[in-house]
Amino acid sequence: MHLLAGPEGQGWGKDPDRGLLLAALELLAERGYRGATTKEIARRAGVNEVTLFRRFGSKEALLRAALSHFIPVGFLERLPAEEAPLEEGLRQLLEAYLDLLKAHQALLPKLLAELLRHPGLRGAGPPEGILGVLERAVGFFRAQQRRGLLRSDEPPEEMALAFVGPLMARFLLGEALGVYLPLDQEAYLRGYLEGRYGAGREGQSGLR
Amino acid sequence: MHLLAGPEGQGWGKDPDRGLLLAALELLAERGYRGATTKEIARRAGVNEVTLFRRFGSKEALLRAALSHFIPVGFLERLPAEEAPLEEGLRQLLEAYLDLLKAHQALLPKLLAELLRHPGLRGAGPPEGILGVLERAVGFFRAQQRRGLLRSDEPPEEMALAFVGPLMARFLLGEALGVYLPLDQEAYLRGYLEGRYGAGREGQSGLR
DNA sequence: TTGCGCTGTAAGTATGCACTTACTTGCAGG
DNA sequence: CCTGCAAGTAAGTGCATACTTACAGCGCAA
Repeated sequence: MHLLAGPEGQGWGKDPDRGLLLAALELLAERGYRGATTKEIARRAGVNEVTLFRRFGSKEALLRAALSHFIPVGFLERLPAEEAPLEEGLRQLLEAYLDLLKAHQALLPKLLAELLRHPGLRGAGPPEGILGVLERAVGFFRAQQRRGLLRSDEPPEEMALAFVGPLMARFLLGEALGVYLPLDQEAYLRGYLEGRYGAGREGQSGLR
Repeated sequence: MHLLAGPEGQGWGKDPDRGLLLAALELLAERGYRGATTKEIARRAGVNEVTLFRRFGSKEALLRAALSHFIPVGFLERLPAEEAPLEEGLRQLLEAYLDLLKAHQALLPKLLAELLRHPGLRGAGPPEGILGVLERAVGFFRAQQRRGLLRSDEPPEEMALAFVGPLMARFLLGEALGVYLPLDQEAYLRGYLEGRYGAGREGQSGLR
């Protein structure tokens, strides 16, 4: 998986720009806002430091631009199609998410941290980044609802949050506190669909 | 709600220490690791900068100590008792969590960001901080399982994550991306307990 | 060839910061 | 009063870093 949409799509083409954006993203992820020095970004992009300032004006502007174009390329394609059968779709979603975490284990927590720290970083840019991915996921749940496979008395965003939320919480627990919980994927799917009421209900499961 | 356990409990009593820890925590939250300068921390604590170094050795050590003692005082008491009836307990948990977010709206995302950014900050210290709170919450779910009110084929940590996870995801969505989703508390509880299978099941709900 | 736009090179500026050193002051206990 | 420890004061060191300035080279179009 790469990190930037493109390579020539979005109109911010040109070579040195792209190299700088990519290098900025990598370094931001590796070392944080402070640690991503302009000198090092330029070096990694194979470009002179002065060029960085000439093209983006400031470090802040460069990083903002980089974040607004960030998207794990290839992730979108792994999301389930809206017409996918419910359980198969959920499994795909779960696996895509876990693979994403594995592939960008180092980057994601740092990127998240920077987003939390510098609210200014999130503006500016097409919503085709992370928000686009979220939209796609929500679309899947909406379609499943329309087909009557999921309860219809909750907004699809809620359905999506209920599925992804515990995974994100796990992620945070690990990255922020160093506490790692094992994950049983089948049990996770079962728990999501069947709820938490009552004693163990083996055999009643719609899953295998 | 305050920020540090104490005031004289844990053995790290003394006045200047406590003032420094508190100031460090506040500034860390307000301005991040980099922005929390030793000079400013000392000033806010009403103490000379040199004293900071004499007592903690380095900025890093001070911040680590501060984080390890951090706990939103008063939050613990709001968590449901293990014997609380299931739905009432869940409601308490939900409200305590929402109140916590409201009370520390500015601090929490910054603290989280710093934890993600500086993994070194999390070590060292008694688990009476945030982890203690988590333990308490998990204890509630475990007790409910033992009483047969929750399914028993999932570890209680899983039950807790399934409840808190979507809330945390909401929180992140808001803080990191600026996307805020409304929350219907009753629907949330229902969704948690009953799962997502099937069309709308009004009337079947165990909740009013 | 001339001129223009873009990039590179070299050097430098200004600033902020963690951390240190050397000395003084205040206070508590014997 | 004397001693000793903890805190304050003042000044400074060394370093990293964002950003600037001045100048030179290169390719391309008219």
